[in-house]
Amino acid sequence: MAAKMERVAKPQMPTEAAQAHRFGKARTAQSTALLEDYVELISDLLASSGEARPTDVARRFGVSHATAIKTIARLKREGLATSKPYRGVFLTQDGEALAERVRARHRLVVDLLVAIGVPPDCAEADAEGIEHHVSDTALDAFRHFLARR
Amino acid sequence: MAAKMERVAKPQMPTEAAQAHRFGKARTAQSTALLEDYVELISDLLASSGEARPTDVARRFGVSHATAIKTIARLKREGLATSKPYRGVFLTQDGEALAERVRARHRLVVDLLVAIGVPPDCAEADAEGIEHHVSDTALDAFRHFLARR
DNA sequence: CCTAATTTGTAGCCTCGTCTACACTTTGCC
DNA sequence: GGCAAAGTGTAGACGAGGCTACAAATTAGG
Repeated sequence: MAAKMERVAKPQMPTEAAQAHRFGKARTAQSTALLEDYVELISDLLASSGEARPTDVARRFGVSHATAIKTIARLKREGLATSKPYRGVFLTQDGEALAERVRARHRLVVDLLVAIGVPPDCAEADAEGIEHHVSDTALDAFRHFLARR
Repeated sequence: MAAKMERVAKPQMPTEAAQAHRFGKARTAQSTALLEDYVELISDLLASSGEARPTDVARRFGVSHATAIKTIARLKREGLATSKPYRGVFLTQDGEALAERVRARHRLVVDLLVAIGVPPDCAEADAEGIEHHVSDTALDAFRHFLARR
């Protein structure tokens, strides 16, 4: 009934296809977000203490160690990490590269938020969720903006 | 073994508790993000065409109608929407209020991104993912920043 | 060096968000 | 008025990400 009467009002609504595509992107980003966080944390632990144990990872994320171990298994499946039983976790080259990218992006997002006027604590907390959804194009804009002040 | 040698390097790493809390927040936000998106879209459809059918919602999100219907069921469970079989979906007062809040936040985020220098298309797309992770505090900062130019 | 605490791993269960496949209304049209 | 198309709903499967509980390995301390 309403299917036939198109473009009758609210022309500012995006097209079906465009909107579906946007949401699809956001959904995908969400699925890789956790992996990115894990890789970044493992890299940090490795750098600061020389080892990354599942229990430490679990505590940092505030999840049970079982959950951490399962996610680490997924990291291994995706070729981002390696580990041998009872011997801690390490990152592959891909994993390290991803960690570095994620870390840089995180810093950029925090810096931008702070430059905008968001309190540092809040910037750090919000960045944790935001960073996974910022495209490279937007990141470039952030860089430009920060350079221009 | 490493548990005892704390604070030995990288003092810039946040404390365990603080980090766990941040990640927990991000996880929770993720779980409400979908509901927020649905409520906003339903509100838009209602406003622009007078009705919101599960199929339309599904097409907009780029998911199957079964998925849309299940999520709408969750909306009902949470007291945000109502519907009778074969009769479309409507929002409760709570649902409408949420939609309005979400809509305002979305606009703010897009406006800010554009002000930073992100291309409008990209701003719109990225906002879809970002908006769910921006705290009220940050939102205030965004408002201030936009007013100050 | 042996025992106790810690860490690691496994198994099983739950919810959410996604899908496909099938069944049933409602609507539109001749 | 009846049939085909479109929309709606239900069932069952799957993977991700979470949990608890139990079992096995490692590490630490006396």
